[in-house]
Amino acid sequence: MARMIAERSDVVPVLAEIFRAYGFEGASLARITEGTKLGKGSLYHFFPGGKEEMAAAVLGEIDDWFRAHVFDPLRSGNDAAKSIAAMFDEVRRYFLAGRKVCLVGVFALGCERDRFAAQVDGYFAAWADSLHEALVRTGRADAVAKELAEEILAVIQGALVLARARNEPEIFVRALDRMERRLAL
Amino acid sequence: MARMIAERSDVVPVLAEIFRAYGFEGASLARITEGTKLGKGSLYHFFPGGKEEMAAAVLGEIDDWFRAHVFDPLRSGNDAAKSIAAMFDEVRRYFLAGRKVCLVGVFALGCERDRFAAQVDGYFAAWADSLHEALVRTGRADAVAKELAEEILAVIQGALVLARARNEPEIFVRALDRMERRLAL
DNA sequence: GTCTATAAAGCGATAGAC
DNA sequence: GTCTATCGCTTTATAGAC
Repeated sequence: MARMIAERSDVVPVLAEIFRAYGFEGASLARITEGTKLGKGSLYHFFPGGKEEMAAAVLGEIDDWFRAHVFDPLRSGNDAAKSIAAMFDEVRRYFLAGRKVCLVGVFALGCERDRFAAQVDGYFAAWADSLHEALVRTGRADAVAKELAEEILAVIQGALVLARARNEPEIFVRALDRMERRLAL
Repeated sequence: MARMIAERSDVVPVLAEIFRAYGFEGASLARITEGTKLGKGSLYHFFPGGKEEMAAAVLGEIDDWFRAHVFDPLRSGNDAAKSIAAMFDEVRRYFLAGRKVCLVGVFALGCERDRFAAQVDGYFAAWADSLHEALVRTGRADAVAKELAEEILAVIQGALVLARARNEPEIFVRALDRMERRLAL
């Protein structure tokens, strides 16, 4: 069998799943080499900074994805209500309807928070701000929109926690549906 | 200085803070001996099962605390609305107004979930059920009360995630206040 | 009940051949 | 770019003296 030549960009999504499943501390190099099917040599070739650089790359890719699929559309869509509905759809799909957990949330709760403070804070800040903007464009007062954006993010994160804790992904779907219905009023 | 003689019950709260701060994997025995000021000999005397038994003991104590201060009052109080208001007060205080994170939530998101599945699920199940009961006693329909209980738990957990992620405990306080106001309507 | 010493395994990271 | 071998350190856990 021909030898596989990997690219850094191929590896990052695999790393994401491993960090998501085991957390930063739990994602040992043994698990990473197993999951990526890459030797330590290759891994350190792509990520000279080791595990920390791997995690940073994953956070960066998550940020890119959300920027492209969630944050930017929220800001630039000309129909704000439609952009918000689209956000809920993207989020539902991204988290596999509650079967996938939020890596940024995992890092936020653990002691990884301190190490990746800027990226963790930046992710939620960008989300809150872009959602806030969109809510204002639906005609809501600035203060109301700000609180609402905060609440929507909290419900999403909390529902992911509950869905995983109770092993019942439907909790996440129900929470999103409820929130969309509340916004429609 | 006289030698300190510890009791298992004195150690558990200290362990709780360490697990909360570092997660299960991150809570090394080195950190635990440092935090508890107990040698490994003493620790393994109290917890022959090692770290796993320590974490189980912490989860057990958290469950006991919530049962006594939150779940039971929710079920037995004769003024349901008052019991729910009391729950919000206890929760606000317990999580130090957003400066303290939920250990069960931390375990739920990490790979610790699988190891402690029963205790993690039991904690949220007991909370959801007792809150559901109390909401029914305020006159709400069963289905409405169930969804509302789920939403309240999600907001609490999500707000804790956001508060820690953004390093802004006020997010948690605002979320609780908002939810209480919504319930009052 | 507490301690120190120690075992055995796993960890992240590096070196160097190919 | 990939691999294997290896270093040095930390990990959990145990043994045995006090």
